[in-house]
Amino acid sequence: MVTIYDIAKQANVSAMTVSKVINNTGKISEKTRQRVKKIMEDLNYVPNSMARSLVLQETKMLSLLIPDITNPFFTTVARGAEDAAMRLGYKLLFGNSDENLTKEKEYVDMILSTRVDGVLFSAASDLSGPHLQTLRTHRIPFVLLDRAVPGFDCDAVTGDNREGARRLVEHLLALGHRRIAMVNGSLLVSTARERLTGYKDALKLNDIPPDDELILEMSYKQFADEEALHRLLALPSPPTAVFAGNNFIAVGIIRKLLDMGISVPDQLSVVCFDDLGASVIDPFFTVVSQPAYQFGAMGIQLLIERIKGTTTPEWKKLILPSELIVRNSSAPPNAHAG
Amino acid sequence: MVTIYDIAKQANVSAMTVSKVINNTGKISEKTRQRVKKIMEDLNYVPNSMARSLVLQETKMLSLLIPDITNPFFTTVARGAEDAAMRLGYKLLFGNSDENLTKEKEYVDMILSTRVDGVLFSAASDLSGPHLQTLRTHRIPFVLLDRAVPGFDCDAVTGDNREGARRLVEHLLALGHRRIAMVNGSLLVSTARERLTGYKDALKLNDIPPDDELILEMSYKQFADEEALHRLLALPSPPTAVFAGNNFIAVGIIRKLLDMGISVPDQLSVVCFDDLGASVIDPFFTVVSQPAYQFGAMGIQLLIERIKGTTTPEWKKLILPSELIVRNSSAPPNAHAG
DNA sequence: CTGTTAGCGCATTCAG
DNA sequence: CTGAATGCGCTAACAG
Repeated sequence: MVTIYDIAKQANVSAMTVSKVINNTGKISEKTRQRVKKIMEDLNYVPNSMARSLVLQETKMLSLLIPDITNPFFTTVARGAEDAAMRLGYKLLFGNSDENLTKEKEYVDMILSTRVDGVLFSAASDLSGPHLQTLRTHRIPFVLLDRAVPGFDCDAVTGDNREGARRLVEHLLALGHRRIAMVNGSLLVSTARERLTGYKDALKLNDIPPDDELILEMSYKQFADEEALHRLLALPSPPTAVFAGNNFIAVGIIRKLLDMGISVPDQLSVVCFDDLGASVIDPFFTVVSQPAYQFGAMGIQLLIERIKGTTTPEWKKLILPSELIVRNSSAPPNAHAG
Repeated sequence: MVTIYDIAKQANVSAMTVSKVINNTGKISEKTRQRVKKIMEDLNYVPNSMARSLVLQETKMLSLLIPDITNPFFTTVARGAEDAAMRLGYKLLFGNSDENLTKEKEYVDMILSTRVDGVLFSAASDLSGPHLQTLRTHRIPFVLLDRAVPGFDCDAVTGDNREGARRLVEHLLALGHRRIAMVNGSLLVSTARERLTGYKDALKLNDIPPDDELILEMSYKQFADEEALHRLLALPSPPTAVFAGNNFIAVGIIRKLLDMGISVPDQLSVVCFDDLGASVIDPFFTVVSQPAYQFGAMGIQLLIERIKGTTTPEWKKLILPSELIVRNSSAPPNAHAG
């Protein structure tokens, strides 16, 4: 392995001079600078960032922890984070917690020992609190992404879940729906709670009493519980529309409905939070779309500002607006059947 | 920052003893071991992996370089790689080259300075050769993933592109198609060339002369060239089926066809390589599906074997079989129209 | 069983 | 403008 000493020897200078050439610090005569640079190229020298980190006490690495790398929302977040990090001179260490607290803990341990400069953290759930506490104990700056964690005041980039959900449900109400079900992610996740609140807001604004039988708590990762769907549709007064807590839940529901021979939106409207990504043939779902790329990019920016201390001490709370996109999965109740 | 010296002082032992407790090396009395462990916990000690890497000359980090993180094929590869790496005690540094040589070079430089122990490399194109040469010069083990690079003999995990393409086209031929177009990725990518060869194999086996007018070279990233599609369909003897080089090309084509009011498979069959991932509502495409998760998992395994030297010196070439899945995007020509 | 010495590759003092 | 000394946190090799 080529070190600054190898170069120093060849160039008849001290290692220190080489270091200064590399970092453009101090004053070096143009002549020796060129000579050193030439030798660095000839020897294929590459600085050892480990050694550098050790003395500088910074790694120029950030960690991005997301709950589901297969979800296009988080994939796009990752793209945004990656681009921003690279642009600002940082490397990105990805972690995928799989919505799983144990896996998340393993990543937190890894983050600690890797001495990353900061973490962009999308929590598996409210129970991630101790993991955040660990980061804080070790003085590792972090920015929460997408999901808040109760009891933790810190920098955060989130969406306007409550507002978005309200708008989505009001869209259904405007179409004439009155029996609107919500199939949600785990209520241990802040976004799920906020979306539920938005759902109730919309109902209340229209003087419709919420009906607990219409509210299902499942998981953001998938929707597999066919039986629950059956029960929902077999109610004495069944829903005419379903608000899915996220994109994957919506896909799961639609698949089941197809199996059951129920057509959307003719017999049932289905809307959801978050778009489905680039591999969708025919954008079909009426959704509230969030600026996923911006989530990642702004998160990294905030994080780096915090690391460098180029921001005020108060925690920054960035709320990125979502957008209602009406497509073909929603229609007036009994549009065709009635 | 808590170091082994802090612990050593508190425990009235030398730093060396602490190090031995951490690594379970050497002989330490149970009593002092317990005492040291207790203090490590009390002080929230976490080993500094940078310092460790510096002396051990290994980072326990691997790099995964993929060309498109938004493509579900590579997302699934990433999942497989991540799981395998974590299981075997390695961290994974992701990089997304975006099918872009410049970005790829930046990542290679980063990889070099980070001193990762190895790289799982899915090349942007044949022109990635110099980047591989750089890795080799610096003695960083790598395994090629999905895409071969001409002139480079090395470990590799790839698919059976030629066979898969042949089977896919033979499926169309069996349905009665004779005019089959191929819309491919860049021929600078090995998989695109192999798939083209497989396409020609199938035609030849059925005594159909290939027609250059039916073969389009585009990009794996998307299919946006509406005009090319128009020209294709406006040929004196237009195709009755299209073989798309990958999933994204297929999606792009279908979207355009929808816009043009052409229905699939009634008026035109469309098949492709690689599945579309978890966010697809109604699995529609007839595809050749590759075991993406296995690509990542096997790639990491091979890489680690190479790093540890627990494999024979010859380069390992792993070819993972693909599977033809017939769904609803392919049908006999003029199934409904005729 | 435990401690001492030395060095991984680099950058920050502070002298010349 | 350039260099010598020192230490970042850790471990391999050896000495007690």
